[in-house]
Amino acid sequence: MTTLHIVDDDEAIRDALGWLFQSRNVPVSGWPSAEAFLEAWRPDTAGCLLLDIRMEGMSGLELFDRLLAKGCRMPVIFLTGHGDVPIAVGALKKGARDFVEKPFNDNELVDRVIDALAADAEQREREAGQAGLAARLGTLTQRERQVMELVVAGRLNKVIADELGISMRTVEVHRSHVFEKMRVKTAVELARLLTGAS
Amino acid sequence: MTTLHIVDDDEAIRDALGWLFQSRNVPVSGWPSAEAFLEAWRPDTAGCLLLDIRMEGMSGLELFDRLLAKGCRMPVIFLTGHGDVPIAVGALKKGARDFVEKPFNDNELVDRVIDALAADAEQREREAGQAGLAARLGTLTQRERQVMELVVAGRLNKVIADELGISMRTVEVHRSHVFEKMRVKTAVELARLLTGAS
DNA sequence: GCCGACTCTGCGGATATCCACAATAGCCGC
DNA sequence: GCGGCTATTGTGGATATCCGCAGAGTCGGC
Repeated sequence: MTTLHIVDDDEAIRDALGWLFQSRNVPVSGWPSAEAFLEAWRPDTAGCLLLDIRMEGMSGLELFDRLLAKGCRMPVIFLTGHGDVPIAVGALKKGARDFVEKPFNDNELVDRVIDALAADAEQREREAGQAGLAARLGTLTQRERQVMELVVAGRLNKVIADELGISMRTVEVHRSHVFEKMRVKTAVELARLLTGAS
Repeated sequence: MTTLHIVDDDEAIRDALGWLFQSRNVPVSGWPSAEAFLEAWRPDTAGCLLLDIRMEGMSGLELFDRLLAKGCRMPVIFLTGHGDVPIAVGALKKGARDFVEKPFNDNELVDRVIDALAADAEQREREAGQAGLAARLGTLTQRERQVMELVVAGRLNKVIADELGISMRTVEVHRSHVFEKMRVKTAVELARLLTGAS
């Protein structure tokens, strides 16, 4: 299981949460400030975030914004003692996964964190697939990409040849290169790859 | 533009909101209770919902639940004077579009309602397309559907013939019937239709 | 200047797909 | 029982796709 990152400037709370989660076999890493986590964050940082709102220095909300700007898509659960409806609504509408007020129910929080960790793992798996796809797309030449787009659009080779002003034979060559590079055997498989089908 | 449905048991508020929205050219219909709206709701009821939480009889939250259970996908904006973080969080996580506390900013609320109405219109358009697709799928026979699935999976006719234990010729016949009924000319177009591509 | 890529093209043959014509058979409703 | 729908299969020919073999022109790097 991947890690739960706890960001809270109160060491006592970090420790208490650390205890709680470790006792449930959830790996934890603690951060004393938003700045510290923001600094350490990398695009491949996995897991989920448990974020206190009110902290010395950068607030949890601002950290969330900065992470979003950096392209972070990790699930974020806010934890706060002084909840406020507009803040909660704003956070959720920006994509936070949850917003929990202290005092919280231990079991409930653990469940939500576990769900979030699972969601993150699932999403990373999907993205890994997409990355492989993107890498293969990157090996295509311009012409191959053009031909591929027309193939996926359902055009026949002769039509593609017409539209690109080249011979059918050339289209066939590019087409077969595309199939080879994308590791598919038929146009339908290619279309499914690109339109993101199961 | 489609209608904003206001559900609030306080006639004064309904009137005030009605005034506000009508002055911005947003068509409004008012409902004095959750029960009244639930009764009148039909799957083709369009627009968006502005829902008071605390009301005599059924609460706004319960109305939301009942509507969800009935398959209602209209955008819902909650309006409440006595906000509460867990309630707001719960409503948003169930799919409410927004959760606004009184007193609210008129312009902001109008903007959010207009956005919601636009989102509803867009979604209905998408669903209309899906409905046409579903209707065409419904005209297919069992065999045709089986063949279609294998075609969309990228199998060649000979392989399909093998898997279904029938002759290639028969597969070709079913295949062309599928193309005709689904109004496409190639397997790729069919795949794009079913996997929901642009 | 040579080598490697990308692009382009032609020929010919093996496969696959598309289609019209033609026919058999079971099932269901009128 | 007849007509219509579904499913099945065949023949034969027009198109389309797949692929190996062969060659040629451009461009950029070593």
